[in-house]
Amino acid sequence: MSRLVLIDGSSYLYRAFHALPPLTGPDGSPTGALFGVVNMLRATLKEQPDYAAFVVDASGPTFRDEMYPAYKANRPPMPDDLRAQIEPMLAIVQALGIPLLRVPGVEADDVIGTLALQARSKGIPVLISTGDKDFAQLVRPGITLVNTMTGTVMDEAGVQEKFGVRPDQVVDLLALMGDTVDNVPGVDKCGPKTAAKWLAEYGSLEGVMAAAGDIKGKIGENLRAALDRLPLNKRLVTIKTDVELEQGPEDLRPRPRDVAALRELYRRYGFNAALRDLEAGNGEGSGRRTPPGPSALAGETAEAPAEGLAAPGAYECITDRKALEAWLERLRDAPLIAMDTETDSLDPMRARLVGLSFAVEPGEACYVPVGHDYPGVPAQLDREWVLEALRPVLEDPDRPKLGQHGKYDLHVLRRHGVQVRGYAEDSMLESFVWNAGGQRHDMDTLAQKYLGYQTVKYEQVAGKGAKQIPFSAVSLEDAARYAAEDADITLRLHRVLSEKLAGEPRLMSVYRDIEMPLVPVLARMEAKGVLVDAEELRRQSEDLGRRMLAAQQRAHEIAGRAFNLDSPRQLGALLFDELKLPALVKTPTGAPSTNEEALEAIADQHELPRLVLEYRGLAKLRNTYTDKLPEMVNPDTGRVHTSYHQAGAATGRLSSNDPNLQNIPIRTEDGRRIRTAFIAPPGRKMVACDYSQIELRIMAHLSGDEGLLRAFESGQDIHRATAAEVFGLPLEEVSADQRRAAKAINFGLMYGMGAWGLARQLGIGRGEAQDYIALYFSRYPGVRDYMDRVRQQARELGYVETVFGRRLQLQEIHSRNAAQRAGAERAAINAPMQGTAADIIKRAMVSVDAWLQQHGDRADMLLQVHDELVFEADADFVDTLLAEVRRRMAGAAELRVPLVVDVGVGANWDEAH
DNA sequence: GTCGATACGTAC
DNA sequence: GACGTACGTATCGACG
Repeated sequence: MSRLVLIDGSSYLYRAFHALPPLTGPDGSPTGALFGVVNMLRATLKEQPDYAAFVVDASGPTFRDEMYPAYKANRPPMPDDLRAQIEPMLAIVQALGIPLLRVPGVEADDVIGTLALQARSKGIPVLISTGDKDFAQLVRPGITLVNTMTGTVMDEAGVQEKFGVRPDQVVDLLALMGDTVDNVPGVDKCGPKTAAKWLAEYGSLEGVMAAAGDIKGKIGENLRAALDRLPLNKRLVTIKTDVELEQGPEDLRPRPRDVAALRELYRRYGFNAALRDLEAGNGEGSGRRTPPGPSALAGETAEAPAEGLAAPGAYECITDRKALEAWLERLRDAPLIAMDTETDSLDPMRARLVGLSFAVEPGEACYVPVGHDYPGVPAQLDREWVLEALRPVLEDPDRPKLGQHGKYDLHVLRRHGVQVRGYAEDSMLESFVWNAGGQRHDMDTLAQKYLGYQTVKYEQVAGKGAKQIPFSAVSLEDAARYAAEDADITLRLHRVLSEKLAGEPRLMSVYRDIEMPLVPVLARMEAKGVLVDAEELRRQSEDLGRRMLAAQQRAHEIAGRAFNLDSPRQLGALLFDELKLPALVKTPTGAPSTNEEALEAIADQHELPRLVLEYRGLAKLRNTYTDKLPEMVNPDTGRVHTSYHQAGAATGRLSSNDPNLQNIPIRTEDGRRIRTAFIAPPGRKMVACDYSQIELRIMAHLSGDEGLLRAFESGQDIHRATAAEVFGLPLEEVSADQRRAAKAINFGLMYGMGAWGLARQLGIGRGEAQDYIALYFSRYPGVRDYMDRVRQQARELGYVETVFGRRLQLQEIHSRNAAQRAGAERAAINAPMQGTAADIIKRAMVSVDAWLQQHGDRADMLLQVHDELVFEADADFVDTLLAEVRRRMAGAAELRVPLVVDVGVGANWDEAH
């Protein structure tokens, strides 16, 4: 049957450019993108389509620019290295005999759309080869999409599955979502999920617009704000299918290739594999080994296009000793080993090793299964034997290793008896340091962003939800495809990201001198865990439970009926509808809030609000802490092992989860009691060391404000000193209220708070709050100048940075939305202080750990809570520890103010404060 | 049963 | 809308 293949040349050129390492030809000219495209074309031709066209954008404006002058205004200019590859690409396309189309005034998309519909009307099946999701709107019987980079084929069912809408709804979906790359703003906060939901409900864009008044919440407001531009969006994203063309589908027969011209071109650009095939007289792409990935075209198993793009590479599944030894040889010779482990659990403290993968060159990776277990599983190498064989490499500090979130793999291997040394690079942390604004740093996201590559998802091999199977039950074939890709992609990501970091010495230093050395330190803290008195917590749970029940019964009594105290909605209905109490606070969606502030405000008018507050406080402690922590005790170690997320907070802070040990209560009596359950074992003590007012000290340092610096140098209570300065009083005459106000200002400023917030915080009028702030700035003019400088820098550079050079990108600093922009400005104010504090304590941790490592088992670092480090130490070692930790924490940075460290010792965490 | 959004509250 | 950074629990409605 005849068939038309339409190739979206621009899309592949861009993707290949970003996906492949910056290769160069024999003469040094850039060839990376060219290489990818050529391999893709050779694979396509091997399928011998009857009709084909390579479509690229012509230069000059199109009808879309006339419709919307800002169209694609965000696009950075084409990199020179890419521009240089266009002419060679077109020459190769010509030599291969593929018809080339460039039509001025429209985009390549429109040419493809028109040809696709023409062919379909003549009964010619059409395959559109592209990496651009917008083409999903053209899918219908007879028109299919294929992405040779990811090997995915998309028909109508595929569109429905991927986008959740029918192909004819895709333009509506795209109009709602907008397209940041093309500078077409959609509905704010409306992604594919929300857009698909609306379209499912209202059928079309017009239906959604008509129903805009009924859509609740902030997203509804965003929709209403965007109504005006949606029709234009739709016209912009709609691919034209009625362009006047000189050629019809039947004019697009491939010509015979020009062997002499190809030989010359391949030779010039150093495409040796292609040249070999050409000289061997093979059809394009033949003679290569079968890749493990899905096929590029038509669903049958295609051959790998040389070292190319369509398939991820040559992946080997190792099940015999000889093969492993051959790979060991490669690992020993490699300058850097990309590695990854596969296990049966996400919990690194429980996970059992199922397999390991390695890569040393992009596109070449192996998977060593050691724990697959399903009926009919082929023979695998013995786990112990494999680990013994790998041990010399993995434990050698002089053989650098690379991973993606390698802390996890370090844990797994340690628990299987291998102490990894020389863990030198981590692509997750490279990405985090390179761009800590907003996005996630998981491999799938990074592969998409930096390589333009869609990885095989875990769900694709192991399923999800109830149907998920452990990785040990995944077939060796699927596992090898997935796992080897992980190592391969990690290596490719590292090549891209390390290059970027190399051009920014300060960022490189954050990565090299702070983040990477911290990895094994965190791993040790997590592995050690903290001892928790589960019995004590159970007793507290019982006590809390009794008091909750009493509060609940009393609340139901007063209400005159039973209701769910845990349901804000039911509570709101009772308080504000039935009892007619005033609703003084609104939630972000506009509903009356029942939060603490709202209830406090009406607590003098009715008994119920106070009881609800009582109940809430008790329920929080029990549900979140006293009930849960005992469940988190690891049966093997008898301790609780949190995980620290090193790329979690955009400012550079760590975060803690499973369980979160960075938000254990301290402010209330009942809450603090939970800390008594964090204990030291017999013969040991808990030791807590925290930085005193570190962020305010950093504000003094960064602003250089004389008054603030003096206040810290005096060594006085900083809030009292601030109050004395602001109110023009001697220290001893500062009243409690004045100190409270000064404290609120000190903290509020660091968070970018305005008069409105301060007034609310202090329960005073807005005018009075504004006066306080003005007074503060008049006494500390350096602080105001600093804040102005930071906002300025954020606007000019799009990022702010810490003392050590860590950057936070602030995408929304130029948002058209005033609230978003204001939010970004507040983040800009806060990030240098919060981030510098994070840098400092991270440096301190590395330093303290290095010292602890020299002292065997006398003490262990257990926890980090942003400005505090918690240790467990032999009782007779406590004094030594205190002196050294103080010294190293205080010495972790040289600022214009001293860093002061407060310490405490006790039998439990509460006493250590 | 699972998932995502919303509300709330804990820490620094 | 109004104070920065996190994580966890409960409810509730949608979905299969």
